[in-house]
Amino acid sequence: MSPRPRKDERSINLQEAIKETAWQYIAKYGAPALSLRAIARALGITAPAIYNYYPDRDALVTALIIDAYTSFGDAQIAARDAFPEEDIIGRLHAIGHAYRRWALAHPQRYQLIFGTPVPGYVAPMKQVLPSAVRAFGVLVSVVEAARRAGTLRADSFPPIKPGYEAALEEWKRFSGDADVLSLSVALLIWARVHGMVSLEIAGSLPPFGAGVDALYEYEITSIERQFFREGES
Amino acid sequence: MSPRPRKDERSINLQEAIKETAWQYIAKYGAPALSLRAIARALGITAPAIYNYYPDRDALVTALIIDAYTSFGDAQIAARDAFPEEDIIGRLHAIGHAYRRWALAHPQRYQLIFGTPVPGYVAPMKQVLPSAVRAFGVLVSVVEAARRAGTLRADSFPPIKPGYEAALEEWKRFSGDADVLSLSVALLIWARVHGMVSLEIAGSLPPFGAGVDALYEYEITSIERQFFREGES
DNA sequence: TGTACATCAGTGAACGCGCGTTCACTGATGTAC
DNA sequence: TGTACATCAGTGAACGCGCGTTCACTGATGTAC
Repeated sequence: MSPRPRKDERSINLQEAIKETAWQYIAKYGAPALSLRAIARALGITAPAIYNYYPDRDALVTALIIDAYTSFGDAQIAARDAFPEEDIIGRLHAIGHAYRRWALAHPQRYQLIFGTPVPGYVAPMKQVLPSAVRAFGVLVSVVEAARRAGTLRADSFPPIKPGYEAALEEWKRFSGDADVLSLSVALLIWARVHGMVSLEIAGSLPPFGAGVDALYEYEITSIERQFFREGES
Repeated sequence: MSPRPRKDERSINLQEAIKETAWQYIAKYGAPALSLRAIARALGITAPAIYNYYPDRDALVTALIIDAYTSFGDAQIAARDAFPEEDIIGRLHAIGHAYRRWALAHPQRYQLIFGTPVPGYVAPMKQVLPSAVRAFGVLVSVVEAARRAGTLRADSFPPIKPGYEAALEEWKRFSGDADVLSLSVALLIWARVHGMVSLEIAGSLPPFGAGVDALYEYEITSIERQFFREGES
């Protein structure tokens, strides 16, 4: 009847240790080269032992992806909630910079989520989607708040054609009660932020050094000016 | 003294056939999974035969990357030159849309250039850089033309700090005689375009369908409005 | 507190696989006289 | 035109490697009486 604390403790530690080692491996050799045997070797363990914690390689990858989305979502939520609800510009600014900061701090996680997919692996949507939607929903929620407050500048935004409004509705199901317009604007903002950060992570940028900070700040501010009117705060 | 036409013909054909098959393989299984044996199998050839054309696997990957950049550059140049030199907005619009069109038409090439790098492979800069610079130089040249014509809106652009202007100078060497400011603006434009297209290619966009066209057109127009004054054309 | 039993995390050997690369070879293609 | 020779693209066997996964096992940990 009484639990067996020691065993459980050990198990959990090893389960976490496997993921940690996997991250290190991904950082060094890239996600596609992730190997159970290599992880086991690094942990001083035999490869079959991993099967006590993950039924196969794909399950481990799935767990890693969910972890990455969760970590990403945590960062987004923390950034948003550091500013009061009414300060929409402040919140937007914060999550924009949090996006880059998180990506630079965890390039492996970023690569696993946004990079080229691991060959031969397809993410099981049902497991991954909730954590992904939670993360992306932060931006959507702020844009939607602006729309409700009447400070969203959408006059020049391309009209949502009937055909694709229907398609968006499906995506809406996962994003709470945000308006389709908010989703579209959020998507475009996300694309801009993602564009800079992905180039920076991939090392495709010329050696700007600290100059990238200035460019990024400029881009975030451009987004705010283009899409948001000044609020009361 | 006379040449041996038949042999050379065959050789060249096989050399090209290897690359073509490699592209198909990359399209199906992703660049990291590229395998000489698989290519040979698909061609009805034994693997060692490939060594008559490429000294090793990395050499083949390098050749593929250069081909991709060349194809990309061709598309950019053709788009730009379809409009007269004075019509800067027209040229910008054209290369912006050409970028997306090329990426959608050749997702494998796009992925190989901009996606997660092939694990264990490092591109030899000396071989790859010229074709890469040729491609990116198209956008730079148009922005630089605007700057010279005095129609580049750079008032609100972040000032180039001394430290990173020096770093940029190094990159400038490859980009002809464009101004540092033009390089910075071109980089930001590139990041925006790349942001949308890379999300679309990776399938990360919600099912917008044809709506993506409208969003993309909107984004291109936003860029033009933000950075360029009306010229004479 | 002490003994007999059950659990189950981790082991080590083995499987079948595909990979990049090497090597000595063969046999058709092309050349020289 | 005909023969002897050189070239060299492609072959087939072999190497050593690392991989994911299976399987029967062992031995320490924890449980029940």
